[in-house]
Amino acid sequence: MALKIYNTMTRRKEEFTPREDNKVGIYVCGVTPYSDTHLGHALPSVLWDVFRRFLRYRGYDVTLVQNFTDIDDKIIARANKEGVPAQAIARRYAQDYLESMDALGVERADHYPLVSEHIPHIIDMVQTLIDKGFAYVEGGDVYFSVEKFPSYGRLSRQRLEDLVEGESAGEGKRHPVDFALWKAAKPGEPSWDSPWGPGRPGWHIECSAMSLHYLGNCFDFHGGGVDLIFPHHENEIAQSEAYTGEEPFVRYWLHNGLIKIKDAKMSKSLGNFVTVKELLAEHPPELIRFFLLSAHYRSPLEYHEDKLAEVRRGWERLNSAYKTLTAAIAQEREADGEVPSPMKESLQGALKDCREGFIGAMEDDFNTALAIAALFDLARETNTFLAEAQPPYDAEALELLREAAELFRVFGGEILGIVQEPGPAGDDKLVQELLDLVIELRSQARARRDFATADAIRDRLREMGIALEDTSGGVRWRWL
RNA sequence: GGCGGCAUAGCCAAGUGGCUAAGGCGGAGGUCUGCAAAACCUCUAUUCCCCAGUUCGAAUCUGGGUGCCGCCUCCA
Repeated sequence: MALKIYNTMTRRKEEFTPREDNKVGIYVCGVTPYSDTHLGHALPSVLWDVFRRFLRYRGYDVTLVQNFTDIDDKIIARANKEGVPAQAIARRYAQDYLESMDALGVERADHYPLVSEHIPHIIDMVQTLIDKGFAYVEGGDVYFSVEKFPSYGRLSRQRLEDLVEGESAGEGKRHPVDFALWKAAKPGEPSWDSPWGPGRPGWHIECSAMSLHYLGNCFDFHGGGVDLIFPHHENEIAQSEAYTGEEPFVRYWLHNGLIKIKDAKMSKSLGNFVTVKELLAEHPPELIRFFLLSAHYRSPLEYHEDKLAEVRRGWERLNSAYKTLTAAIAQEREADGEVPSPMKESLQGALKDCREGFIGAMEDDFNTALAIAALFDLARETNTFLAEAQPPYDAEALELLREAAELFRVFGGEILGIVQEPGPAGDDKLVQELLDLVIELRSQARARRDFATADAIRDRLREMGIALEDTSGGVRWRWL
């Protein structure tokens, strides 16, 4: 099997081959830190967290870079409003972003470059573009000349002539679509010295400078929301390829769909966003990830207030299947029973289906929705097995159950991050033995029809975060 | 106006030429059970926005229409 990726550049699924050996370089457009981190920011971060974990699982050596655009009009505006330095705003919200992502279980990227720390690289790049004739100086501004780059518009499939209409014919721009690489400083703005006078980088140049710096020419993946295709990524391509003289700047372009609220894009400017921290106050991170991964990454994802409550049941079923399974394994110590072969064969088949289904789904353009379905299928099988097979199990059955638990742990936990690890002391011998004792005493109470005592024990355990279930196969406990 | 995308059950959502149109939620019935909880089983789209066409065969390809979304200004 091979990994297939839908490339925005070609609008087709393509087989993935890394630029170099088994190394994979990924650049994901990060946030402009000027206000609270919302769910729309979380989406690409969670997606790439999952993609990266899956690639690593498949043996790739992954380098992930995600920038902070810490120099920007909105940051400056906010800083002026609050009367603090722009850098303080950027730092505060970058911190908020990282905290939010940590809480969502997003593994840290390898690099989080800041524009403000790469000014020399940017100046270098702009100068080279001028020297090569792709850019020109106008006053203290520097513009990229789109007419000098014949394939401009390839990513977004737009012709230069069609773009002209929407563009503000500009102050000193030779062509309306030309975009700023460097902006002359205005009073009260942070600025840096440059060969063209004091100023700051234009919007798109930072991603080119930093991605090339950390990942080199022609790196593997570039990600971001579909709203970045034009002009941001289009401009990145133009300036990067003009600068390096090599193409492609990026080998596979991936764009995720946007989160919508009532059919409109969730965004700061529309004010219709939920912050990640608000969500985390009410929902476990695994559930939030489950929601974000429940549709294919390229589809738009509708959010509303009850959304997480709606998906919660399914998510709980998946998790409780895993908890029930690990508890059953932990409670099974002798392995001297006998389980009918058909049951074991059926479970074995389910393991194979899950493994192939999950990997196949992920390799088909990171189809997380389908991958999750493979876990649901496994959950049904393990639940059935545990409901029907009478303990004690035999060694072979126990081994199959362990394999199933491993699939939940690796696929659901390590890769997707939607399955929680069972309670704090799942393997603790003392907990195990104490529970055995409590369950035994409760069973005696039930046997003499002292249900008040039996129910009291069950209630107290529940308060402690342990659920007891009286099944036909005996009493089982699991962490809540 | 230009460009790109989407439309599958009550809801969410896979599927992009051919086995019974995945999976989840919700709903109905059932099994288990002292109760509870959990779980399992059965049912819940003769049909994929509409109309033409290509094909032995289409949700899937082509053309047209309708509706919605995104981008063209900052945006994940």
